[in-house]
Amino acid sequence: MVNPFVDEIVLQVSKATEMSCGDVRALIETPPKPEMGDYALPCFALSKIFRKAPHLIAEELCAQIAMGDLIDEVRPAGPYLNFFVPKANLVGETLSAILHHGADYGRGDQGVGKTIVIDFSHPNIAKPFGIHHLRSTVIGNALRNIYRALGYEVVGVNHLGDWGSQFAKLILAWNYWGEGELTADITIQKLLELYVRINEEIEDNPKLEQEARDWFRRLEDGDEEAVRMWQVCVDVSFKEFDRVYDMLDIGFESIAGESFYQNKMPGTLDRLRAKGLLTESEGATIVDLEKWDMPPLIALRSDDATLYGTRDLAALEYRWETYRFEKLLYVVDVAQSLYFRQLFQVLELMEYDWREKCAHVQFGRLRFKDGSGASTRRGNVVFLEDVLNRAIELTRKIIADKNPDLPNGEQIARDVGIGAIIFADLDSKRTRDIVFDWDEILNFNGETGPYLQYTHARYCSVLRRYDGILPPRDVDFALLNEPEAIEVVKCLARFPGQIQKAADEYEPSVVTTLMIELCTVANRFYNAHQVISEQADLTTARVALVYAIKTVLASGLSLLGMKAPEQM
RNA sequence: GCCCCUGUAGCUCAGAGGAUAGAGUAGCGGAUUCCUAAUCCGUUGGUCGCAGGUUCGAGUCCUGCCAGGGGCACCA
Repeated sequence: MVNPFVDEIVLQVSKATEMSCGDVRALIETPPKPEMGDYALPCFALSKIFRKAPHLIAEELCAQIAMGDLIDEVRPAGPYLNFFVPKANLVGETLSAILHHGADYGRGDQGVGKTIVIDFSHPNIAKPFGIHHLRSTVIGNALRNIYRALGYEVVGVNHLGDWGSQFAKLILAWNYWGEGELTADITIQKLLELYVRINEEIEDNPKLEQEARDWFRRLEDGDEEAVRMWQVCVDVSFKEFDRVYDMLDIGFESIAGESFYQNKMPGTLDRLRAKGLLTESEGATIVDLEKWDMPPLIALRSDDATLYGTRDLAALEYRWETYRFEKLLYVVDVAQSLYFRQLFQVLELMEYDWREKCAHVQFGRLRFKDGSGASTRRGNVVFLEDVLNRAIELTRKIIADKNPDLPNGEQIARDVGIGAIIFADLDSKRTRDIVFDWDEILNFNGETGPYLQYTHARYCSVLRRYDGILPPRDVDFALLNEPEAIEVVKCLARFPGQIQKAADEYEPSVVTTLMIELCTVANRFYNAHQVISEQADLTTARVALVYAIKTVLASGLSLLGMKAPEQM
């Protein structure tokens, strides 16, 4: 989306300085305070070209700028040249665009005809859906929504951890301690207990490690008993995962776990061999990466069983053949960054020119307040479902307290409680580690998910009182001339650009941050001015602003994967 | 030992190489005859981890160091 005001400034400055429009545009910035101006041109860089002090350039340039519909004042301020745009035009341009496009405001079409594959969530079968799986799930989902808003076809892939030696360990554990046949009525908690116990046992008795490996070998060879027990684990896990995905309202275009690639690995191994990349080392079959200062990628264990790297390579090839993606994003925590460098290096060695389209979108790890990390192996895990339920429970109490007659209160408690959890995760930049703290995640005041939803609901309430939630007509935008209203409009105008930035940086928090800013200025406006009043024209104009705020908030919330209840 | 991520207010975090480093939270003090107080306003609170360097200008870029987290061959 273009900004006509900046275009005009760029054009005029470019003419006066004989610099290219692109160069000028790169210099334009926003002053730190609104009273300084709407846009600014710092003249430091120009002082080199003209061999003159910046403040002199600002003054001289000032005299050459022509006023018009898009610029109504220019003021030199030391080394800066500050531009003021006619507020009525700024307000009119922005609000009519939002009123006209509605939910499509901020969307783009740059991605039309292009596909982006996002690999996210990927919980492990036979383990509970822990709080540590939340990050990949909500970041991946938000990125999917953001890319979709830009016109891309997005394929969300759930690459479930449904193959590997953890099943062998479970089978082993069941054979030691289980009673009778393993059947689908076993709970995920029970499976977790078995998994923790067998891991402890293996630490004390390394001989069991070999037994577990033998079981995995049997599983890969299609051993009937092993496959049957594996299937039970898968079924039990799916029940668990579906419940959590339902709560989060997140689905996938493709659920293809590691087991899906079982029959595709031989082809991958053939191609690796054909390229001369496979070598033997310590009994295992590896791709040597010493030249790049990395440990080798192990393609086959010394007992010829496969590893996750083999499955990921098969998945990469399959995804390229299937989707011809513009980008393939792996939303996986930072601990695996070396692994992804290895994986992508192997793609390069295989001379796949689409290697550059693959990226590891890494995020920081979740830690607990006492300093411990989440470790499923040791049973140190907080269940995501418990976190969601506690947030919902708290929301129920708040609703009972503040708004006991709220229709559909139970659904809203879920929307708000779960939204709070999603927001807490998307709030800070993804590369930071997150410290999990019950007090903090259940605090709904200040910069939180409920704050966004509350603001949205509050404005819906205003609109309902006016004339239903509809865009008003025949608006005189010039009446919106208070500084609080202008600040809101400026914030609304930034929405399209921030969606783009979020996509470019794989960073949903760009959207989160803008939403918070929008609520801050919107609530400030709300507090300072009565929307519905005796003055009909002014009311219509303010309702238009409220409608625009509500529209952009709803869009932003939906990008983040949060619900936007109209009452709460 | 090597590599990656992170160090900004008591705590949680924003900060397009630019103007006096900002929010929330916690503390203190205020605002509801009015559309939702899950809100708003005021106030207290800073050697931007440390030291160099590049630049007219560094929280932002580069180098080194320190601290926290993570990773470094048959787990995923």
